[in-house]
Amino acid sequence: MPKLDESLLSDLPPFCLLEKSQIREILDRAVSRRYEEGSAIFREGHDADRFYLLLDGYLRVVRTTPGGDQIIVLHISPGQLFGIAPALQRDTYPATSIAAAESIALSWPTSLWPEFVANYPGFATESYKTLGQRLGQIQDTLTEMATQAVEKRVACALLRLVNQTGRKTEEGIEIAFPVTRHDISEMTGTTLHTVSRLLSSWQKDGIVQSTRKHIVVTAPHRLVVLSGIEG
DNA sequence: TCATTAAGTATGC
DNA sequence: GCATACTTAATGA
Repeated sequence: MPKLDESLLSDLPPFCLLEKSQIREILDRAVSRRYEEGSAIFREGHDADRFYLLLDGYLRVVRTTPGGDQIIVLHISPGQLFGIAPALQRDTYPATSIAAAESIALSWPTSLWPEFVANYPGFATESYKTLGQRLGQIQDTLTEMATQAVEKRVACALLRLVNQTGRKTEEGIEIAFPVTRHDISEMTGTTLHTVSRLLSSWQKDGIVQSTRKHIVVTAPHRLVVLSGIEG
């Protein structure tokens, strides 16, 4: 395996306060691995033997209901830690992580977590900050699911994807990884048919443009109106 | 308002 | 040509 470059970590929040030598230390103990689109990095309920940092690509974090269908809890973007069960005092992963596009991640044995927290300034606070942000986002979508109509939920979900992973193009902002209507239905607690109908009608209205697994939001401001958020 | 059923077209390996 | 993605209409809770 080629030696990893220090610049991979030096600008990321959990590591930005560290000395070069410390980053070297961290990288030398990391395992780097590539994941194909659709493959699982780890699965819900399995022993949390490693924690991870996403270098490139996108992940979806899913939980399976007793009935057997999946819920997409959130997405992970490059630069984010994930699988940090040790921070939650857990010895199993609370959810499954799937590569939404071809992805590359670093990982370390969970046994190193206490050492990272103790030795590397800023690592602990940044980790808990991202955990807090994720919890907040999950709570937002939860209350949204309970109170808002389907159209607003789908609009919000699209906006969230655009804000977290959007890339600007001539036509608008495109979601940076493959998303199906089925995926969106799993994010919003509806059916793929309803999502398909909504996207079709939004396309007719010039708000989005979509082809198979690919969505561009051409009029984000109108989607914001549809999402019904105040302000 | 929305899920379900069903029956179709389009797309890509 | 097959599986997967997507569309659309009809029906009914």
